[in-house]
Amino acid sequence: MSRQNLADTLFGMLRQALPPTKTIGRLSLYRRLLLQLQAERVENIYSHQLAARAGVTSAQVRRDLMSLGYTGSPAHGYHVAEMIRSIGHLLDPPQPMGAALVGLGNLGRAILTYFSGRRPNLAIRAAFDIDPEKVNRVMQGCRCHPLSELEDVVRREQILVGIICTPAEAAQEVADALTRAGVRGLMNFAPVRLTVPECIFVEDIDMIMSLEKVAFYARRNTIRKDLAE
Amino acid sequence: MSRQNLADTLFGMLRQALPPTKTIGRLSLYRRLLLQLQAERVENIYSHQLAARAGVTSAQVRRDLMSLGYTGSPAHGYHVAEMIRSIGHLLDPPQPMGAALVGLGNLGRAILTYFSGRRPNLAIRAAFDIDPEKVNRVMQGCRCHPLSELEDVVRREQILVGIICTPAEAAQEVADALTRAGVRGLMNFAPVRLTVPECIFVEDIDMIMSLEKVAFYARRNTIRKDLAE
DNA sequence: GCCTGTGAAGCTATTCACAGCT
DNA sequence: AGCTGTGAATAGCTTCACAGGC
Repeated sequence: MSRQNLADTLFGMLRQALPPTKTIGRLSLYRRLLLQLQAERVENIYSHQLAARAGVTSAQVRRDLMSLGYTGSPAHGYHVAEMIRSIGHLLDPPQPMGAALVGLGNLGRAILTYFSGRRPNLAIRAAFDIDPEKVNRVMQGCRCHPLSELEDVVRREQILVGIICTPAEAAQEVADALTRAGVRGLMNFAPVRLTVPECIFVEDIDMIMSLEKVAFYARRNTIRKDLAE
Repeated sequence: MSRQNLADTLFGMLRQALPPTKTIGRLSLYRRLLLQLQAERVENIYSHQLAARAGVTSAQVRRDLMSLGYTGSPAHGYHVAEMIRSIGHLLDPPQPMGAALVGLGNLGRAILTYFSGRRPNLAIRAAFDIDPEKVNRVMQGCRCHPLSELEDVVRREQILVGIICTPAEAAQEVADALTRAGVRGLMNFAPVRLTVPECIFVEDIDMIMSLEKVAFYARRNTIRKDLAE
């Protein structure tokens, strides 16, 4: 085996250790569905049942579960509680993890309300805005700091995730500051592509793009379907 | 050629006529970038320049452009204004198209502000909420109706796109009503999978899932990158 | 029978690489 | 030289289909 092939193989093995982003997304979805099922006192579930609720195929569900190491039984399918635990084991941060929200317009406030207290070990710990009106107010148990303190606070609180809800013009600058302060992942709601170092994970949520997509396909009233991207 | 092969081929041709959803999304992105460039008085651009701004490869840009029928020249690349026109030709509805927004919480209001007056021929024409406080108020030039009037108004205004910003519990019911009223595409912000007829295009924007993804990869501080899903 | 786990096949999407143009 | 347009190759993701188990 050549040196290059060896390198490729090793790299492949490393990558295989981390499931692809699509799988991670679906696991998060499965867990939500399982939690509902649990509330309905369902104890066991088959792949095709979960698949139907998630809007995917049963093979997809089984494939996704492979990356958890958790296995079900042909007789009873999967045990709901165990599967939830298993997904949590992969997805949830072992120790509490903080996120910072930048931009407290309508969208920022919506996000804050949406997430507050929902995820264990993952909380929005600090918010930032330039508007002096908003600074120092506390919303959903989260204090709003002036933008100028961003780097200090993020560093001090060891925050790893940044959520950018600013207007497009400010987004890149904010991303730079967050990156300097040590953030490793960004959720970007501003309709711009951010330029960040390779090692930072960026999830763009581009609502303008999504709306144009929906409008386009609504017009053509096509057969296509989309599954949570 | 067997009957089955023929059928497959014809179906393939039909599908080829409509670009895949990912391409549609990127075209929307390219256009935004081109509009910025136009504002900067740039007249021509090469695929690799546009690609850099969009965060994709130049081959990707060229491939995407194939579905427009618009072609550039090796000498000067693409003409910005013409390309914008060409993308608009594909994406923009020829006649004005209406959207309906359901749920005027923080998120709904953010969406309303975000989109108002941005896209030509695509406007949010009606909003709905159950809260009597909000009903009959006008925001961003858009009147808020009581939820009970949803089907009537959507039908009367011939609205084709629905934007669901309700809590999870209400989402399916709202989707059903919108579907009955003739909507062909849905943008769904509620963290549930909707069950709708095949012919309705659904774009799920699942922020909980996205946040969990970002948190996951931030923790592993991986090399992965994501491009606008 | 109907389930899971998974190799293999099939698809889709992206990138390579080069002919052709200026 | 450096670009576009595109067939061919590759990579990535999903589904098929079946062995093995209850």
